[in-house]
Amino acid sequence: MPYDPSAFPPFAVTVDLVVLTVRRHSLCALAVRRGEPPFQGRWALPGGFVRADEDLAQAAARELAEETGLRAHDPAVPVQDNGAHLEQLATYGDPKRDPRMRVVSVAHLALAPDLPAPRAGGDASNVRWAPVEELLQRGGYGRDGEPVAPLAFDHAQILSDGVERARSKIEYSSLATAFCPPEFTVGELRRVYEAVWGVALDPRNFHRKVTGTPGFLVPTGGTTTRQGGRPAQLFRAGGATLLNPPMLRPEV
Amino acid sequence: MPYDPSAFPPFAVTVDLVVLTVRRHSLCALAVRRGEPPFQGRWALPGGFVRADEDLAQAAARELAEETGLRAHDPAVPVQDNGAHLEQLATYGDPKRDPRMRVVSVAHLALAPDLPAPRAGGDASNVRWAPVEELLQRGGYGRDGEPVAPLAFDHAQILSDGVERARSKIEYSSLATAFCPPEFTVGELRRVYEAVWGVALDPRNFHRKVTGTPGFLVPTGGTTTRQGGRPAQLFRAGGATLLNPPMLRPEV
DNA sequence: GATCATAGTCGTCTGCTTGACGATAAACAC
DNA sequence: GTGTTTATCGTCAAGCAGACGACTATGATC
Repeated sequence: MPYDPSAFPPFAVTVDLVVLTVRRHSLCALAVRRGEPPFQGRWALPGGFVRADEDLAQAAARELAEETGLRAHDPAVPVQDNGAHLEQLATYGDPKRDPRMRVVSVAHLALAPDLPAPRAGGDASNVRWAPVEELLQRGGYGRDGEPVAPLAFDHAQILSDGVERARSKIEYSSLATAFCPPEFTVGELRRVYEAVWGVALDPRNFHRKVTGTPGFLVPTGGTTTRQGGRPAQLFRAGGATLLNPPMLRPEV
Repeated sequence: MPYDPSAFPPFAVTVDLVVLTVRRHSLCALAVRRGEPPFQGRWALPGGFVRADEDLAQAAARELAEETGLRAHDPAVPVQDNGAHLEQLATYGDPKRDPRMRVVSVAHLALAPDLPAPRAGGDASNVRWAPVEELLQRGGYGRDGEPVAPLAFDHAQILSDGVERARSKIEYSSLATAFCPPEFTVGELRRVYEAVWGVALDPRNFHRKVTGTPGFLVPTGGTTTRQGGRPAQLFRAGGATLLNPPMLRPEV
């Protein structure tokens, strides 16, 4: 049965990615510089068109691999290898969000451990990790006094939503381990929470909480001193994906 | 600057609605019977194409009004009149989810107080409130022994995701009041939680929790005996939208 | 009108979790 | 060795939740 394409308005569908990582104690997002209009020269979130035969999650995983070389996780598999966590975030479809045409963007959120450096489509100066608060202070000035143009399109909103999702989700899930290498210490995991939430946590209470939650962390037997100080036990993420009771985010 | 439409594959974009309410102590969803292929005669979620000049939230609100007569809430306004809560749920874009063509559906979740009866496009026999567990037991048998066909398309998945969202969101937000009339008693609110979660809650502990959370409920001064028994105080939803600490869902 | 059933509301007690913080341990730098 | 850093264990008080007793105010029933 043929279907009349004129019966519905045609849309372009894209995926945009909020790729977050923790670098040098601050929450950073992947940004790419746009090479063509609209918003030429402005920073934007990575993304691209969904292909005709492709699922949304596949399209997001493909874009993620193209931009970072990261494999996306099968959501059914616990987070423990170098693949990134990838989940759908929300969909943005304001008729005017792209001046060229009607574009609906299905934003995805990816969490990755600290990566050497983005190896974009080749040109390294057009891809970077930037602290999210820098990307979100639209039209302000960077730490070097250089004016910072707001992100292209509605990407500041998308980034903001992605950051908020990450902040709330590490409260009640083991998702913070997606920011860590396969083996990590309790202190490293605590610094992830501190960077994502932008607060300081008590090391002793944090240690009690994460080691006391069954299935959250499993010791690997090894230790490391890569953070300095007394050697710390190494852990892997355990099978538990839900944290009950949740980790409490301190009041501001 | 003109854009070459052949550079990207065209998609149809729809909104589908998971409209939930609580009727006779059970969680029910709005279902419509499909009048044309594909899946002709099968039950489905209400929905339709997004128009060319319409935002996604506008499209969802329009569909909701067409199916139920409910006005959607401005999300900035606290839930207290007869408007329904409406929020984006997730987007479904499997290439084969609609056999006719490539359709991406942006599902929305609506929560409404118990309504008289759906006044669909006119034909009442093709719209109904059905208990969600009945809609979700795909290919099983209804309570009357009549075989129940699974929902059309991937709507069982969408409904399941919507129900799960509602179940988790009433834990930490005041969203359960969206299922209640403007004025309601503590017992009525408790029965909402019990229906949505499918558990029994202790009336005394529930009463202590909701009346002890500042800003959650505000007494109107009136009382009612519409549930029988001793007269109960009437409340309206207070300004607080977040419940901290959350309402704890009992272990199974 | 007494009794019963129903639902609402207030308290009490116990155990668990948290936040604050003292104390000790094991590495490295000098 | 001394100081610094980070990790880890312990203690204590406050807060909150689950279990549950007790009392109240209606309508229904005899």
